[in-house]
Amino acid sequence: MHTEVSCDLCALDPMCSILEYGANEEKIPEGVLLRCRPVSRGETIFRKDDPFRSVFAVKSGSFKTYVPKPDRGDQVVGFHLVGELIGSEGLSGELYPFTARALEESSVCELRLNRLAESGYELETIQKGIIQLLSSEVTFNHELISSLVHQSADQRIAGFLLSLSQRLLRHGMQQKSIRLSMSRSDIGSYLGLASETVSRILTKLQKSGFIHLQHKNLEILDATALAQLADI
Amino acid sequence: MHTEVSCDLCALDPMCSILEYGANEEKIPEGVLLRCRPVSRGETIFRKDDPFRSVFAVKSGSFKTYVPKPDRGDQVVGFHLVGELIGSEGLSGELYPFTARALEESSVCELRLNRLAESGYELETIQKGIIQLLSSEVTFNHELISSLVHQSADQRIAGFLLSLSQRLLRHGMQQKSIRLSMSRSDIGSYLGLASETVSRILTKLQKSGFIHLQHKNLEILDATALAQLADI
DNA sequence: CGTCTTATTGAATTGTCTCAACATGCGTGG
DNA sequence: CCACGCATGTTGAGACAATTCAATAAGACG
Repeated sequence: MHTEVSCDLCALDPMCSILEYGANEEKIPEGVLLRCRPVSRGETIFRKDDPFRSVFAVKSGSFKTYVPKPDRGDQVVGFHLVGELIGSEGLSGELYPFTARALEESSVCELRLNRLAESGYELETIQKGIIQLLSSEVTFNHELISSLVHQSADQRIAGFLLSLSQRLLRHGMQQKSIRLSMSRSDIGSYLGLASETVSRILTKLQKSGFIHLQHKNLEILDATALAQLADI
Repeated sequence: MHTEVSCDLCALDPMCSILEYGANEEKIPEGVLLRCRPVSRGETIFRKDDPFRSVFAVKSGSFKTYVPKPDRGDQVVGFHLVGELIGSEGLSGELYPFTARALEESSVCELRLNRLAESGYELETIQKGIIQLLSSEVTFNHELISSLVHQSADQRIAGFLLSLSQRLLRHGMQQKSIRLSMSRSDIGSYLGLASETVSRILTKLQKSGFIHLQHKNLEILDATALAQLADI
């Protein structure tokens, strides 16, 4: 098992704080917050069109979310690292709009939002938390859109690697070597590139001395150079 | 001045309904909902990094939202048609993340959310409306991301035209001929294409008999063919 | 240890961009 | 109201980036 994110650095923390989890554990109704369920590699925590129940926080490991496409390969819509949320998009509708699958041995906390509503908690407080979650989702997607569409393959990969590193850092996972748990095809699908292109560019970045890559272990050697690549 | 959207088909309607606007007009605090301000072509209703105050609904005409880029051309991030909202992305932060500019003679309703908070209205009810707005924003962006990145230029244009038509239809603007109020460059910037490519593909679609285009007047002749193009 | 999946690398093809010339429409001022 | 000038749109040719197809290499997993 990999390192867990500490609670105060987890994206679910605002909600947990609202629930005063920890301080007054007895106040939380039974079965609203489920802590640290292990999920094995390849397992799904929900599938597309399952009825929406919970928002999950990645406690350790990582996940991909994707829309299954029977004919062409699945379409990856996001990666979820340690400390990040999965499923907040389901808030908008009745159903999960995609499938979430563990990329490695992982563990999650589960917040059962449907139970929360009937739990006697102040609706106003809960809503404030939800607005918070949705807001950051909107912001993130917005940046993604305006960047992805206009960037070359090099820029997308550089930006992707930086974003991984920054997101891990934000949640306290500061490590020289990042584990690239997703496949080249997954990255390609997410960034709108062929998996061969991903491969080619990764080796190119390595030859340029910006990164060091061995198997699935990534080390960012020159973040400045990557940033320069991604921005222009 | 063009046709106005009727209130019950406007995206702001959920909020207006919550405020019981119309029924009990006197209940709404002064200056919270401003109705139908005219906006002339080229005018902005807010600019990037202005402090967030209001969400706007397009009552007539159309707008583009964009991030000004001094060096390269501005980056268009959205078009807002009759009946749609502008500025809900500002909810997530303190500032508007982009500029909103009228593409033609238009008019807007303005909902001053900051005043609303101090207005004595039940916070719970207001929050419910906000969650509604944010949710649909998230859903829309999500579909946009997963489609745009993987599509060819033809597909993007076809999808774009269909989306315009569907969005106008949704808000009661059913007309055989759609007014393409934005420039080819704007479309290109939004879809991540060169303006020349947009032009070329539009004439191609016309030669194929899928659309009829003259100046800025668009008529969709074969929506089925367009949809088939966009999906594959 | 062998098989099956995943990754890398090469060569040819396709699509989109860039640069450039030309056409058209629009708004302005005479 | 017309004519002019500038912005916007169209079209063509060459360059380049990314894809596809294909063959090989390397890991992962049972």
